[in-house]
Amino acid sequence: MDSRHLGGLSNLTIDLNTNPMHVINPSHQTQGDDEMMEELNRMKSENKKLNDILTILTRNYNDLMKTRKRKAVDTHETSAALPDMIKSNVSRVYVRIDPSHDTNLVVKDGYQWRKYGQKVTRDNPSPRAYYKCSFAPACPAKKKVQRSLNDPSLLVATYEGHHHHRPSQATVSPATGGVAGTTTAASISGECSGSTESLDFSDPLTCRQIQQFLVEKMASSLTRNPAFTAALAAAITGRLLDEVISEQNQDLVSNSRGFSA
DNA sequence: CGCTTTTGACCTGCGC
DNA sequence: GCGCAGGTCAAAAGCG
Repeated sequence: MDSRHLGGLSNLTIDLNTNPMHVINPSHQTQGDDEMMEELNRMKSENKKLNDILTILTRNYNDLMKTRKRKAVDTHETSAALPDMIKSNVSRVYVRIDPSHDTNLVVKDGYQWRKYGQKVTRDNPSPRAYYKCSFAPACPAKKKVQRSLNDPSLLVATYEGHHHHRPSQATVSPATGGVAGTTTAASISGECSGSTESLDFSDPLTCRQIQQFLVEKMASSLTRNPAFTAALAAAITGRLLDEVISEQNQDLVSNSRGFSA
């Protein structure tokens, strides 16, 4: 369970890992069908509210980013990359490596890559390697690999574009005999999660996990931004006011019916 | 021989 | 328009 408090709104917690649609309280499992349906409907309603809030979050975040002077530069590994990740087919994965053994910037993800450039960037002394997919001639997929500035044992792989072919080889898990000295996709994980999973962007489940990761990163970076906290407060306040006004209107309607009856 | 890697040069986009 | 920084190109070298 990963719950986050957003900025100064200490009483607002969005549970980023739990989808109300998918979780049934075990204590309710023996209830009758009617109660189960009622519970399900309540969860659907909560899920819709969360989606509305996230929609407002994304819109406000994009508005804020538009006001920044310079284009997203990787001065911070999470906040600057997010707008690109939202608006295009860009995703980022973090790969834990052993810095004493892994000196090359190689991330084995099941695809065949050809290195076409390497560059030392201003904000990170470790070189950034540029790869193109060499398995299919016209495949637009690219990736950039660079060591994390904060944690040298972490490789940051940025994927751009989609493969229009299947992986060239099966993903090998370390537990099932991964090659020593290479980094397999099985060790790829979200920055803070301890889970391990293979990387297959065509898999809807993986896409959902990536979306969840993006939401976590967005929330994490946004909570450090006072301007966005204010915007979020305004959005939520507006949302709550809408609900209050809606309820009041319904009360008024029912009351007026009571008077007219 | 064909493929990959290396690396300096060049191109491009953005802020000033 | 200029300078800066990131991204890409392409020739040379390495490797199996």
